[in-house]
Amino acid sequence: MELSSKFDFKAVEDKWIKYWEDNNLFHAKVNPAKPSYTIVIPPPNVTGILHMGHALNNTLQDIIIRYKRMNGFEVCWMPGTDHAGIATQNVVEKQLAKEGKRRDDLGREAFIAKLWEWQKEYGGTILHQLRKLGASCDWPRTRFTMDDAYSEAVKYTFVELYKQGLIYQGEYIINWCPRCQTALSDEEAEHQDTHGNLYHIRYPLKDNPNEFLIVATTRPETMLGDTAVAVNPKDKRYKKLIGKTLMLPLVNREIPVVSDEFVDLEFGTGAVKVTPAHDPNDFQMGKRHNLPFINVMHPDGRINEKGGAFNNLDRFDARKKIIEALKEKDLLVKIDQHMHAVGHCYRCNTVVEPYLSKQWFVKMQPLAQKAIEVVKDGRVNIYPERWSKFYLNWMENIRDWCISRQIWWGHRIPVWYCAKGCAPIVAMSTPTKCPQCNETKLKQDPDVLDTWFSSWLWPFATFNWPQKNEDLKYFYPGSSLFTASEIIFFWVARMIMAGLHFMDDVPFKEVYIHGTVRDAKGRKMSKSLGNAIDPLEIINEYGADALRFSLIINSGQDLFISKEKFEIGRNFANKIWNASRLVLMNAKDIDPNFDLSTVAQMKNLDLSSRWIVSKFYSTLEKVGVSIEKFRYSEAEILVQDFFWGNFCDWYLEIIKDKWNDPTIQNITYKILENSLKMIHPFMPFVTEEIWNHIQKEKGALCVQPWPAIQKQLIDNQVEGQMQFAVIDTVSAVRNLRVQWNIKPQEKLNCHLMTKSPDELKLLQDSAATIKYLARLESLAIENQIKDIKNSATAIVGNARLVIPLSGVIDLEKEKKRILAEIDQTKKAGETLAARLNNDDFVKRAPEDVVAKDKERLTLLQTKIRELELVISSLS
RNA sequence: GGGCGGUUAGCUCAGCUGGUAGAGCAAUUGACUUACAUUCAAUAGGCCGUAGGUUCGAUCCCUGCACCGCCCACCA
Repeated sequence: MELSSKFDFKAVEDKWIKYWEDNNLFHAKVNPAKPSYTIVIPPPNVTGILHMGHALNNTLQDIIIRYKRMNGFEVCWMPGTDHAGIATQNVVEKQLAKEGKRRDDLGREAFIAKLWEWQKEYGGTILHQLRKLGASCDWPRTRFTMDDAYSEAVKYTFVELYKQGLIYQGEYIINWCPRCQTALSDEEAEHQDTHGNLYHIRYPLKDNPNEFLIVATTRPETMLGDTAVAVNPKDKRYKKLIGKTLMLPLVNREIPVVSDEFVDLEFGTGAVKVTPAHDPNDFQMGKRHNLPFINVMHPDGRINEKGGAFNNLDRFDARKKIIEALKEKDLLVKIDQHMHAVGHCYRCNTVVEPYLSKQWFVKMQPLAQKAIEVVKDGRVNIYPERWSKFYLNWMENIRDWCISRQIWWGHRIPVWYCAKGCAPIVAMSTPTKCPQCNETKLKQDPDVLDTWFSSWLWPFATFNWPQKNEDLKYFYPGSSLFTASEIIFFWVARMIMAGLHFMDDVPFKEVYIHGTVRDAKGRKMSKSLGNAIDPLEIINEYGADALRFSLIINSGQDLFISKEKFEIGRNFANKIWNASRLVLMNAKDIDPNFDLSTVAQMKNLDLSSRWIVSKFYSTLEKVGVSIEKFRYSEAEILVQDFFWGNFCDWYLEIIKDKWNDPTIQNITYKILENSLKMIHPFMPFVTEEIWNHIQKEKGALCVQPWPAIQKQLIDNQVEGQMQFAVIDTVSAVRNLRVQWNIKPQEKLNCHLMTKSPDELKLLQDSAATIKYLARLESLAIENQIKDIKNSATAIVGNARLVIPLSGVIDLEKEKKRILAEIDQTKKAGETLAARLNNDDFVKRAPEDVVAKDKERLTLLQTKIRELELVISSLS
């Protein structure tokens, strides 16, 4: 069957996506006869739209998934999506806003119904986009973090941890987003360097209103809630003031001066206003000194009634007004420019307010202990290795995790409060009465859980944990995990902790951290910058294979991507297609039982065929190693180098005149077949399509066995000979042709001088390999010598090609070139000789190094002699 | 402020056990060649950031410095 003249990726991609899925080729079942290989996808947000980061992340996973599938593993790649609390709620709130409504207008239930509606309609988008990429996920298993079973698992986790004393409720300063009106975890508050001011304010002494203590602050509006001023006990300037009382300006409240080690003598004035309800450090100090906690803000960031004259002002308006008021009273000393890191909401970029509120927390230290051990002892390996240091550093300084969120979309906290104020009831199902007082009026906690509180169960909750079942037993623990460095703490670390705590085993053995996709200028790709390249657009324009191949070949560390970079993949796919066309056109006598290993016994097989077989297997071996070591770009370079650089550019050209030989046909066909297997994990569509033309009866390529490595067929000597003989020969001849400006139509009459018949054979073989020259001048090598005096010599290894000169040669130019080459060669020889004359070197360097050097020196010397011969024949 | 990574051809990067450097793209030159112009061939281009050290020998190991980037962090 012949292939069409162009590879039309648009025509084949959807066909294979459908075929693979319809035939359930990616679905894994418990199979004790086979080892399992499991990866859980980092679940994208349901609101997500495929971006380059997803494309990279999922291609990496798909490569190893397809590779392992072909290598006889029962492969499960668990797909799914994450309900992404705040993000999803934002999307729907925006929709409502267009209708002029707010969520409160709908009420909780109606709003959540709207969210589900949205989820059902658009939630599958990103999974369909992943299919376009060729992702071979176990689609029937697709999970969503708010599926019923999954939600049960989340609830169970909460209840269990509560029972174990690892979940508690407490009043703490948390990161509060006044726009989203919810708590954020420490990781969700992103610190950005911001230009701010450091305001120096006078706080008068109660006893003597003309005496002041000057404090410095960046957030003057919080002074409304000040309950002390702190100085360092070692600070001589303020020693006498400790214990005195100040009058808080504008508010006229009495506040004490306390001493605290925390205060930095160098910073600002050395005196700190203490606002325990609005700053994490002040909160700690407040606790230490038993200060009152005065919350002066509404949840939306407006000043509340405690702020007196500033009641109802937005926090930033209040700041301005307060400064004005202070100026009026001459209490503002100065305003310094000040750069500092300010927390911003990772979702909406609003400045986060440290805010005192009652939240639920998970005690992390007890969970972290084991998770530190497993990375230290290698039960979990993180690649590249440096990330494990990063991980350990964070884990060793871990802080408790605030898991409650004041939003509606998510897993409702399974806690009920008795109207009579008994202890909270934590339960799997809605209680009917309070177990303490039998009160029936119970109210569920209005908050939901942090999204990550469900994601950290992903590696086992997706297999229906906490139910005990065969799937869970077979597929857990997983094999590897692929993700970006940004979510090591959000997700990876917490999965390891959850896995160890609930499953008593690590969730995966290897973690591969890949780089971030950036634009050509090194900026992160983002919608707001407008620099994002849409993977779907690339798929549409260049094909999914091109997208995959190009992304991965650029993926060492961070990737700098521009549109042209995808040409490399497109061109390679095209090359594979056309080479396959050529083979299919010519290889007609195919023996289905032909075995490549028989070439070892073939006595008369040409060098080039032995070479390509050897080259294939040595490449195959290296590709396997590279994939296993997560060196994907290296694997792709190997594959491309073999297929394009060796198979197409050399082998297919060499055998052009030998297609009538059935052995050659079979070898070529077999190499193509095996190459398709080898390339398939990287470029599934083009390879599957070609496979369908050549080996349809064996079934889909994606479930074919990976070719076995035939070590006995890897022959370094053959590879060396080929390189030496062929490549050198050809380039030498071509070189001369170009240098001498000989038209292709003119025949080159060459004479070959060799030392042995074997060598002659070798060179004749290789001479026939010269691509276009070969066809134009295939006779040249065998021709008789005519007149050596009017010939020039091409150096071919240690033989010489003597080529007659024609009238068009620029002798002077050629002479110059050769003289320069002699010069260069001599120089190289001298340095080498000097080294070999160095006694120290000879004594201390390893023997083989010395031997190699000697060999190289001899080669250089021969080369010089040969070049001089050319020169003499030129003159 | 702390930690980490980078600095190799004009550009993007390889170079995994130390032996005078590789690829792709771009450039220049040549080729319509019956699988492919998304092609083929050739050329040119590098004191491997800087200063020291270890070594017979350093792009590679050690130290300092410079520049770029990332992450973490409660100095108000």
